[in-house]
Order: sequence, then C-alpha cells, then structure tokens
Amino acid sequence: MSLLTITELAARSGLPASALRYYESLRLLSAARTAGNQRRYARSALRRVALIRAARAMGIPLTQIVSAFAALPAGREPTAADWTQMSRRWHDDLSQRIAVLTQLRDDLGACIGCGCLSLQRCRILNPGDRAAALGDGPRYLLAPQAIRSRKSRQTAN
Amino acid sequence: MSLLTITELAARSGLPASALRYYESLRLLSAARTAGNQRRYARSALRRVALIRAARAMGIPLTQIVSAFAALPAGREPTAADWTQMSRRWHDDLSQRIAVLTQLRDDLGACIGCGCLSLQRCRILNPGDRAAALGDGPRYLLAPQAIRSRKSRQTAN
DNA sequence: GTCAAACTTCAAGTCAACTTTAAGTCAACC
DNA sequence: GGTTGACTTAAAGTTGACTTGAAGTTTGAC
Repeated sequence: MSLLTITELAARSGLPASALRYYESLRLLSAARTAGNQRRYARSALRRVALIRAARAMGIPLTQIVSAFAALPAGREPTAADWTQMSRRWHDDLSQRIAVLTQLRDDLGACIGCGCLSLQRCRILNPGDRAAALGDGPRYLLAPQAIRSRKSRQTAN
Repeated sequence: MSLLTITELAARSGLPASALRYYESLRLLSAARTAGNQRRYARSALRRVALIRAARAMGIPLTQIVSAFAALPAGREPTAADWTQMSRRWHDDLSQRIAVLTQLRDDLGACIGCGCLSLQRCRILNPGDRAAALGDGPRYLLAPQAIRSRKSRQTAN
C-alpha cells in the first residue's frame, strides 16, 4: 500500500504542502482521497513531483508542464517509455537553453577580453545586433516572462 | 549633443517606453529633463539598457542588477574598466548556471539511456539525492522565484 | 471519547516585472 | 494659434507561482 499523506509527500519532495495542493489545482498532480476527504498519494506522485521540479528548474512554465503531462495517457500509470519521451523533449530543450547561455557567456568573455564593452560593435552591448536577436528570438528560453506580453509589445515596439 | 527621447531609446533598445520608465523608477536608469519635463537620454543609456537586458536574459533579477549598478561610481560616467568588472561577475554567474543546467541535462541523458526513469536510484527523479540538492542548493540559479519565499519555506520544509 | 495535530477548502495576499489607463502637458508643424 | 502626436505622472491591472489565513473536519494516540 504505502500511500503518502500530503505532509509526507511534502517532506520527501522538498516542497511545501501548499505547493502540492496548488499543483493539484492545476491538474498537475492527483491523489486518492480517504473516507474523510484527505489526500493519499501513490508513490508515483513522488516521481511526478520530481519531474515537475526538474522541469521548473529548467525554466519550463507550469502550464507547459501541464500540457506535457496531458500528453501522457490518462487511463493507465505512465510507462517507462512515456517518461522517456517527456525527458527527451526536455533534454532537447535544455540543450537549446545551454547553447544560448553559452553563446551569451562567450560573447561576454570576448567583450571582457577585447575591452570592447565601451564600443559600438560589441555583440552584447550593441542592440540591434545579437542582443536584439536574443530579445526577439530565443529570449523566451531565458526570460519566460517576456512571452506573455509579446502581443502587446508588438505594437509598442 | 544627440540626446535621445524615450521613444528613440525604446526603438533602439527594443524595449517599450513603459519598461524604461519602470527601470527609472527602480533607479536603474536616469535621464536629463527638458524645460518641459520630458526625458532626454545620454547615449550611454543605450549601453546601460543593453547591459540590463543581457543580465535579465541571464536570469539575474532586476534588484540584483540595481545593486550591481550601485557598485559603479556615482559621480562619473562608468569607465570601460567598470563595465568589465560587472561583466566578469556576470560571466562567472553564467558559467555556474551553465554548469548546473549541463549537469541536469546529462543526468537526464543518463536516465533516458538507462531507462531508470521508473526507478529509485535515478539522480533526477530521486528526490533527497541530486534533485534535492538542486532544490536547496543552487536552485536559486535556475528558479529565481524560489528565493523570495525561502524564509517562509524554511519553516514549511 | 477526547483532544491535539494534521488535514480540508476557499479566498485573499505576495512578488517581480511590467503594462495599461486616465488625465493632463509639451513640441512642432502648418 | 491650433491641432496632432509625443510626452508626463500616478494608480491600477496582469501574470505566474505560490503562500497565508480563516474556519471548519479528520485522524489517531491516549
């Protein structure tokens, strides 16, 4: 059996119980209920929470995680293959993020090295160049909060 | 002279004017005023905004950028050396972020490869192990929103 | 059977980073 | 000198990810 109460799951996952309830409200998580309406989590919930945290750590917004989980078959417990597929997607996403950050860091390194920080042709400091590309292209990878206002910003820009 | 109006700065920096005003309210940016109280930006503002955007793209919260700028000497225009020092700090920060993300990705890769996603000993899925370390240690590097609630969370965890 | 600790829901609060709106002022061209 | 468009401030609204609080219910140890 070994079903977990919410405080147990909280302790084991490192998240406060309130966050777990919040996740449930987003349908990211679910739990059986006792006769008295208290939550009882299956062990797979631990795995699920860990995946959620990993995804969050990558900067993936909860809504996207919801969709990712939605892609998992509803009827049965997800199989190893299901997890693998999700992980692979996130793996690719992570690689992209790393690539962008690395590019940014190397540009920064070049700037430090060449002292161009005060100049016009710096890749980082010169907007309209790479920094601008970052702003409109892969920026969402790094600054997720920029996404939601894209529509309004389009007119503003 | 070539002072920029707020719309000009907005156009060149790729940010909406409202954001520039907001930055000013945080004392991240400043501008001279015309007789009629309109903002006129020096050219260095463009550089400053670009730096802010670069930092934001790295996930550095505005308040931290404020402190970073606060470290710049107040009396004079920042020199190339000043910029360099800031950049170097960010460069190091970036390297750390990249390292953590890379570790995460590689763990994920290992999981995909070995099929351990369903198991107990997975570095990512097994909280209390690496995922837990991520949760309490360098997590702030990746999920900045976790910082602010640390005080409250300390009691919750 | 009692009682504290753990649980429940629902509503409201918080925080960062902005955006939007309202109501008005300034700039500059005709 | 009139009008249009760019500008001003201040206040309120938005979004994501939660947390906090209030008021009540369940569990389980004694």
